[in-house]
Amino acid sequence: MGRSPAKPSDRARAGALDRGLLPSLLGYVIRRTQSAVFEDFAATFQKAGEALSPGEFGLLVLVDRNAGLSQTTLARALGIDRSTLVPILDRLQSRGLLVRRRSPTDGRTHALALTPQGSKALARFTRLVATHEKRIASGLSASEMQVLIGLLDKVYRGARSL
Amino acid sequence: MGRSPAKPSDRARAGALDRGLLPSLLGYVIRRTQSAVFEDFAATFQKAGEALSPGEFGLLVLVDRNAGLSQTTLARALGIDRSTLVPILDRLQSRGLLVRRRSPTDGRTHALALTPQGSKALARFTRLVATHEKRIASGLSASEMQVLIGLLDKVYRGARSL
DNA sequence: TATTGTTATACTCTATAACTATA
DNA sequence: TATAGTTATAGAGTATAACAATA
Repeated sequence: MGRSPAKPSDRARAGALDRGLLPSLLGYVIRRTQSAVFEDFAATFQKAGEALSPGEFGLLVLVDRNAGLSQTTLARALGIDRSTLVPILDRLQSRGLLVRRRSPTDGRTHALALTPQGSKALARFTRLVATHEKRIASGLSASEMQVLIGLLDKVYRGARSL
Repeated sequence: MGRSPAKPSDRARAGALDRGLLPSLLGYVIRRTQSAVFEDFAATFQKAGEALSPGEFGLLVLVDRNAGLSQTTLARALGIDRSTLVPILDRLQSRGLLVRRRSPTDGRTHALALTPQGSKALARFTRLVATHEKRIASGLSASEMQVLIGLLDKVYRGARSL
């Protein structure tokens, strides 16, 4: 006799479960890839002795490129509620990376800005992100990378317009 | 005079913030797309009067295709800790979608299986997922869709092997 | 001893509702 | 009255550590 097909219990033991239709679903494949990319992001920063999430990096870039923006504006750009943003800013502020300044023209709003220390940290973070990006894209040619980003953007715009 | 370039404060008001390098980063584009896809998934189910997360759908497919598997095996396949799985199963079990049976051969493990009601629900869920998938892929040709999934899979495998 | 499922605990991300200061 | 930021609160998702039952 040749090798017999694995029984379900054997497959379960080996971790090679039947995933059915999942690998053909775009939503599933995106989610799984996103998760792996996230893990490499975290590993890259941890190895460098830095602690930052992808969301925090995006936030810092936004504040850097749009200095003086308000919390509500930033929350909208990030796609989160303004109350959700509060503890996130608290943390980054307590790390000395950004400041909330009272706006002189509108006493209700905070003008957000990076501190000098925050700017320097962001430069370091940006180099780490470049390393991370190079690694996750290492299996792709430059043109494949462009195609991938273009197709993802199409899906993004499509899903947004519903 | 022609139209003057928008000042930072105007851009902030209009929500058209400068995102700097972010749109060229694969990690950022994946995350943003994943978020939009997630929202359409939720909206699709809500409109149909069903409540299910993408993760719960994946779990149900795994249990359906690998009936009798244990919680630890399932947790590994989902990439989460076995303790994380407990409240998720509690919820699905309290909804009558699956059962934990004591294994006759190993008193420590639970043999997981869908209930008849769970099987019927999964068939409904699968149709909703098909609708959702068709919609998020509506801007893509069939071949673009295949290319996209293939490239994402390359990134997934690449990021995993680090 | 080792493994399985569970509990206790904690942290992050997310939201809604209500409060305050300001406009 | 409307808006900005904050707080209180709640739920989901994640983890680690420790425990009882079983192997």
